[in-house]
Amino acid sequence: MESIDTELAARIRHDIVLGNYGEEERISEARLCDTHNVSRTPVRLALRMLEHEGLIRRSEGRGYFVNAPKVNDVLQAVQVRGHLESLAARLMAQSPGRHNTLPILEAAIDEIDRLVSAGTMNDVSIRAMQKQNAVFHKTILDCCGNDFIGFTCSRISHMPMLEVGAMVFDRQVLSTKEGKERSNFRLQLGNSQHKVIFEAIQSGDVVRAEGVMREHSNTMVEYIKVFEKRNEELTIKDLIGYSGISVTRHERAETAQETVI
Amino acid sequence: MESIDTELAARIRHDIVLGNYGEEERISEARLCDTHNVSRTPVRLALRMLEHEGLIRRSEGRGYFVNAPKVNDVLQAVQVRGHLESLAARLMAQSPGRHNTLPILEAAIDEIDRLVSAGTMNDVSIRAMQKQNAVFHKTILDCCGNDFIGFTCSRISHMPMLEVGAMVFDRQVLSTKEGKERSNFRLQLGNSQHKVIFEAIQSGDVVRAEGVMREHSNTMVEYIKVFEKRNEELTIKDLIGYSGISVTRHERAETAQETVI
DNA sequence: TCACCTTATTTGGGATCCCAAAGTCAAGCT
DNA sequence: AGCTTGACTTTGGGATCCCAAATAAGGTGA
Repeated sequence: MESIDTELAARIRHDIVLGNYGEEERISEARLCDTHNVSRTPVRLALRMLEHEGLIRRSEGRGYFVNAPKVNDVLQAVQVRGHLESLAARLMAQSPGRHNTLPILEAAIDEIDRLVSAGTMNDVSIRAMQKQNAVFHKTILDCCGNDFIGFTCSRISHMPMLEVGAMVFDRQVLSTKEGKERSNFRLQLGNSQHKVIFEAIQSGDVVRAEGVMREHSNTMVEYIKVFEKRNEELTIKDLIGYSGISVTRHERAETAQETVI
Repeated sequence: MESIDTELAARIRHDIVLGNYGEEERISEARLCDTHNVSRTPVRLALRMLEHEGLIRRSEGRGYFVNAPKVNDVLQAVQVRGHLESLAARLMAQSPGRHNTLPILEAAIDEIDRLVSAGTMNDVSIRAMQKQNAVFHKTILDCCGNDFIGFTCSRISHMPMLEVGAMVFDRQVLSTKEGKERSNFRLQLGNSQHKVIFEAIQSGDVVRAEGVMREHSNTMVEYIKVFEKRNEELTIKDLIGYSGISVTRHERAETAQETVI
């Protein structure tokens, strides 16, 4: 378990993203102290953290104000993350030592293929796919030769759907049979992009690796935009972000909690 | 003036980057307290900030350790920043409202041209050029339509040479007449890239805008690599980062301090 | 009645205190 | 002599206290 302030920051962040605080609401240290039963020290550390992330802003002399992110912010962030991933793909495609890690990518692709073919779009299988998806994307970030890319990505993933390898679903879409089929198709399409990326990296086709990865990331942007078009007042709350880190090299037990947001 | 912890963080950061702490050195709260004559509260806030930036790491239960950045880290960061800027250039090139801000870019280009033509490579003129350079780059970030790009860039500029629009020089190169001429030529070349970027954005040539901006950023990478080749054990200390923010829309007085690092 | 000044209260920043955990050193036992 | 175990010390996390600044409210004078 992390220290109190980290966990506290996560809770407040969760509340802000979920919209429990209302736009522009004032947020006071004292309030947080007694709602979460902690002292002011960890509260201040947590608030500093959130300020750094842009989720709250500290007014010159007087208190903190919520800066609730909108769907558009998520879109922008996903675009940035995708662009960084495309750089990673390009660098990995021109890295001489890439062949050692290619099997990891291949295994992830195969596993997703297997899960998609099964067609059981339940929570367990989706989480399994998400895990493999995260493996695929994280591996590219880790093995591209520029550690700063992964570092930057980790700094900007304040929300579950911004984590590398996260998958986003509409909250309602998974409840209907037709929606499940559509989602399944989407995943199938995504994995075929994975295959192209894999081949481009393997053969050292830097341009293609970068381009397809960009397109791959753009898919999520387009997907969310479709929601936006269908539902005028879409909020972040309406999206389900399947995230959950895993496969750290410390081999810690899978902390893939459900981050429904 | 910012609050104490921010300023304290800047000082510690400065020390770390300058190499005053030695690789892997332990760093204690108490020590910092009496060397900087402050209490532990701001020290802890500052250390948290630096930990977040990756300049120190917090060992599980025991103290902080310095994570001094190497030249290679700077190279990686510059590459990331450049890649983000290339995205911004592309987005701006396809933004319909870009024509309103084009004059700003043009003015910056002209001013740099004027300064380069004068050929006086003294501290004042270099700083003036740096300022216009920052204007150019910041304008693109601000007007590309994706605010998250600029946000991300601001989050990763822990060091002076990582700030948007910063210019880097070798510490010795500016001391000789021949070095000054070479630097002047480099700036001239850079500004001609500015012109190409400007024209690409103006005409809506998204591919060219992105490509040239990437190349433009890559110039700094190559420049530093030349140093590295010439001087085997190059440290960050050997680089001069001309930075200094300005032109915020709050129109605060130019805080362009010399950040020789 | 309105404006301005004064006072009281809210709020955040900084300092100090306390405590638990981990590292260190030394002494005693095998 | 080497290993183990105990106490001591160092260090960081959390809680509480104090203070300055700013806002808000109330009262007084024009």
